Amino acid sequence: MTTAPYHHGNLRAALVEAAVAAARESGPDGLVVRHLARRVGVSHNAAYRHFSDRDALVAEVAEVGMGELTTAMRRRTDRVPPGADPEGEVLAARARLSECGRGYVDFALAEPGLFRVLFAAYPSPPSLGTDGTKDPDDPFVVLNALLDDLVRVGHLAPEARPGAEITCWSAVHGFAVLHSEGPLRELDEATRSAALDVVLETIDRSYGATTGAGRGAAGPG
Amino acid sequence: MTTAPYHHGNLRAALVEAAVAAARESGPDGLVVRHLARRVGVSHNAAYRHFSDRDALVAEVAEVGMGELTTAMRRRTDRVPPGADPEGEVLAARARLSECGRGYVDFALAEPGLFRVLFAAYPSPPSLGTDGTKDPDDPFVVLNALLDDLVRVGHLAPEARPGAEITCWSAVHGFAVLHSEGPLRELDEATRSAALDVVLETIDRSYGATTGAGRGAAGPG
DNA sequence: CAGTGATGTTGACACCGGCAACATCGAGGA
DNA sequence: TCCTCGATGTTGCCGGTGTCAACATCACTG
Repeated sequence: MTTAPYHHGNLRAALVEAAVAAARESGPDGLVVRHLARRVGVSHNAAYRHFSDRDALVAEVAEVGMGELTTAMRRRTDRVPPGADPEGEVLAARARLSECGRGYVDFALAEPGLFRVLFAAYPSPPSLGTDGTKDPDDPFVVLNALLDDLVRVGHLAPEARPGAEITCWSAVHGFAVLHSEGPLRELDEATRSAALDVVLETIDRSYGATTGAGRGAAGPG
Repeated sequence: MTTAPYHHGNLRAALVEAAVAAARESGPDGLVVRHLARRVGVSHNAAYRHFSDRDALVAEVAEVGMGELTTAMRRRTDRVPPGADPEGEVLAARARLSECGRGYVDFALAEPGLFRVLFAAYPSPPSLGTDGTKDPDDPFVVLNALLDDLVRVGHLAPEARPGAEITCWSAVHGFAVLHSEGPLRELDEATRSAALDVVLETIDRSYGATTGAGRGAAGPG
């Protein structure tokens, strides 16, 4: 029985791991520095040798969560096979956008704690346009690429492209927030799934109709 | 100069008022029982004669916020004049839905603190269908009424009605969250306003196309 | 082998939510 | 009129938390 060495040897990583686990279990409120320290077998305050602040630790967890969210989205979109003919490409691009949204919501429901931490420390997306260095771990980048594709295959009118990323993100994010820990948290699985279908179909249908039709009532009054 | 009396006389109301003010300034984190007590000129712990818990006080603030949110929405929708002919009624109903969303977002941006407190303690909406006792202070009730109207005037197909309330709420709530204190918080006013237009137009356009058209890619894969 | 910087520990402080015991005061019955 | 009693407010305290400061340990480097 070797007595525990004075130095941990890998404290920073161990703390992050414990923090991620705690975030999964209890969200931001579960990220208690002293608890994590004890969980890792180290005295309180040791964490401050590796993180200036509790916030710094939270940010680290958020980054891990961001990666997982992006992965969840990509896993979904990558499963859509490419279309054979032009019409198939359109269907594929539309399906990819929907799957992307489903991945987002699935993650939020499967990992509500991480999801909350994530958005407590989400940085301003660097590129709201299409340029700038694209962080491949940023969900926003993934979404933008899918929407560009939707224009390329001719489903979404180029005039309707600006702002589409915010529309999609808003719809899916709102759905996720309302259902994961918000006022709709008690809906049963079937109802929730059907509601998400409606959200995604609503967007898809709208983008299929971007030929200068619906205008008039939506402008500022 | 009369010395302050031992009993406050109206402590509960004063505390709620101070709490609402604090929530406006700093959100949920600003709701510190001891600060509120001092602010009202009373010692800490006096609050516990009127609220069992800090959470009880937060819930009270949330209720005030809920009322203000509903008011903000109604103020907007009420400004849309009724349509003269059937076609005008359609335009009016569509405009009312958009104005409702704008009111929601405006409130979230004007009162980010209250907005956050509100959704930290938002109860599960009692009636997800159309029946049940309708709390006139519940924004969800307002939204449902507008959507029913949209069906009545023939803009939204009855088959597309189920789930529409969740779609609209999701889109607008997500937009509000992302912009009020989320990753899009730094967007300038003009960009933000244009983006909201896009969101509302996207929904309006989709509802105008609910004639059995767009289907195929959005179903579960 | 001394020493030095990185890492971990101990102890303290301020702050917060909440409990318990005590103080004050107004209203209503003797 | 007086006196009790319940509602309201106060003081003091406890446990938990983030964070700072001073000290301890250890691995490496000259």
